[in-house]
Amino acid sequence: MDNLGVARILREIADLLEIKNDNPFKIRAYRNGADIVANHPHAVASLDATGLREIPGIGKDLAARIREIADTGGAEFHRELVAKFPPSVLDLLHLQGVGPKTVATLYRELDVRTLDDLERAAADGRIRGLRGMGAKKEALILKALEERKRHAGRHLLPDAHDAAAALVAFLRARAPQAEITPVGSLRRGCDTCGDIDILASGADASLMDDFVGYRLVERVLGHGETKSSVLIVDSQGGSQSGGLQADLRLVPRESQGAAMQYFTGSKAHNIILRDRAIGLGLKLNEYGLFTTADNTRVAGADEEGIYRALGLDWVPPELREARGEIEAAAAHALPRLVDRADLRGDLHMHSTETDGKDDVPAMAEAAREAGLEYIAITDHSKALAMANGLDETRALDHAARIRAADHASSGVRLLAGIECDIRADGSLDLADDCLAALDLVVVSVHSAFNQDRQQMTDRLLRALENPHVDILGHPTGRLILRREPYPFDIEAVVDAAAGHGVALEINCQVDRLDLNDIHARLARDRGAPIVISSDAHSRRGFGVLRWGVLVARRAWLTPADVLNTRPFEQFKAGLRRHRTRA
DNA sequence: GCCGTTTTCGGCCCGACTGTTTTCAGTCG
Repeated sequence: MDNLGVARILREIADLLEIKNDNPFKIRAYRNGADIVANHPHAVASLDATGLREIPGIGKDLAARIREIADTGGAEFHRELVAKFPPSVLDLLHLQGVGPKTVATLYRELDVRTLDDLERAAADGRIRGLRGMGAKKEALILKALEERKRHAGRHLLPDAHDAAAALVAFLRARAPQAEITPVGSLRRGCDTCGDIDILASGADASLMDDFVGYRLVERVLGHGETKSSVLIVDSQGGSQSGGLQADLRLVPRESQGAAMQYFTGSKAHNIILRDRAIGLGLKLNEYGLFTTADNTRVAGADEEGIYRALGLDWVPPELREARGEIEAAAAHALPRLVDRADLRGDLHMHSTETDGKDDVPAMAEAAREAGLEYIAITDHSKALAMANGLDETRALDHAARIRAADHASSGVRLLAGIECDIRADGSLDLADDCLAALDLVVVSVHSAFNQDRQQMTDRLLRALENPHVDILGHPTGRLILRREPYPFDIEAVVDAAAGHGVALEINCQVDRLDLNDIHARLARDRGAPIVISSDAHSRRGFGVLRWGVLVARRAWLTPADVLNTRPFEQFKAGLRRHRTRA
């Protein structure tokens, strides 16, 4: 069993213990253990009990539990818990506003075991009769169920990406001579994917049998000569929905480019492209580009050839959304999109001083390995008590240590920053003189999400007025597939940011990607500076930068649009605090 | 359940918000 499989069982134990109302610290130990296992660089199954116990956070019991899972594929303790509560109740836990206590009550009083049970109970008005719950709670649950339905079957891009990468690697091993590549929304870099589309060309028809026989296939939905669909198990633990659909298409080698183009989409992009083809006396489909007159093949082996034959530059997949890319390709005016390799800095991350897992030197070292030249350590401010947020005294002490580490460090330059909370009224969580004494200030909303649109807009505008603010972190507060952005006037905030020279962040956390592509493009168009930051909470946290870069690419951003592509001194000069007012 | 001892027991991030209470429980971050 791989680490994710072990972690999944440990996490389920933690969830079930929570519903059982067990010792909260025991729950935390299991949850922490699950995180440790999931992020461990080596397969924990290959370690013996002694080796496991050397990992901080893994003690006698967890080591034994992990060995048991690795050896037998399960754990007796886990089975005992599942006997008390059916595993389907864990789905209820993922609903917004439904926690372990509510799940336990619903199960005990109303025998609610599944989401369907819950929906019936809520619709029948049976929930409001329970002790501690009322009509509002019932409405809240119905709303959460409705939201979940809207998101059902969709997956975070990185989850789909990982599943696709494993599947593609498997297929390539089976058909080394073939060209096998992910297409669809995955290739376009959309922040969520409904399914995984994979294209193979130059492969033997037997590849289809290999595909449906893949070890993670849960169910075969269709199995043909050129197209098959399967449901694969979600190795991430199925946070939103059970399985992930994967489609494999097989095309002849000479159609590779046409099929790549066709199956990458988007639908809207393809429609414009086919329309353009018609105008040129051509016909475009997944097999190639042909003349209408006598069906002569004009292009199809590669994508570039198709775009060229249509009088267009090749369009990067991230831009294929019918947002002006075809006009730009015709005018040879497509932007040179920002690349991961363009990033020189990262301006948002946490250390052990608050809720990070690694200390400042470890983060600096990891940043260097990730190819970065400078970073800002931006731990939380005191409002985030649960993260052990910093007050003014601790923030300044921490800053002094960061600066000392900067002088001692080899290569990576360190900025002493803060991620300061924006309070409900738009004031900041730390005093101005403290903020002024730091090198960089990110401000973010972490509380009071349900203010109305006007309140939230005023709150953000007031925060941006503070002259010590350099960056607005995860500006819309969305959690992909879980929480909508808080309501506010984004245009007013973007314009204010542009006016004050405050940079807007593309936060790279996989469930944030906030700003999104549309808003990042808006920000650039209105003249607001943009940064791409990891919000890393451990030394392994820099890998997510690639997802933020994808968002930036989908937003048409060039390196010049992104502040942290600049060399260190030039970057600093671009920060609001070092700008000279025009 | 883990950890670190002042070693085998006690501490482990806690405040804001909401909806249900009538002084608080549950959820979230």
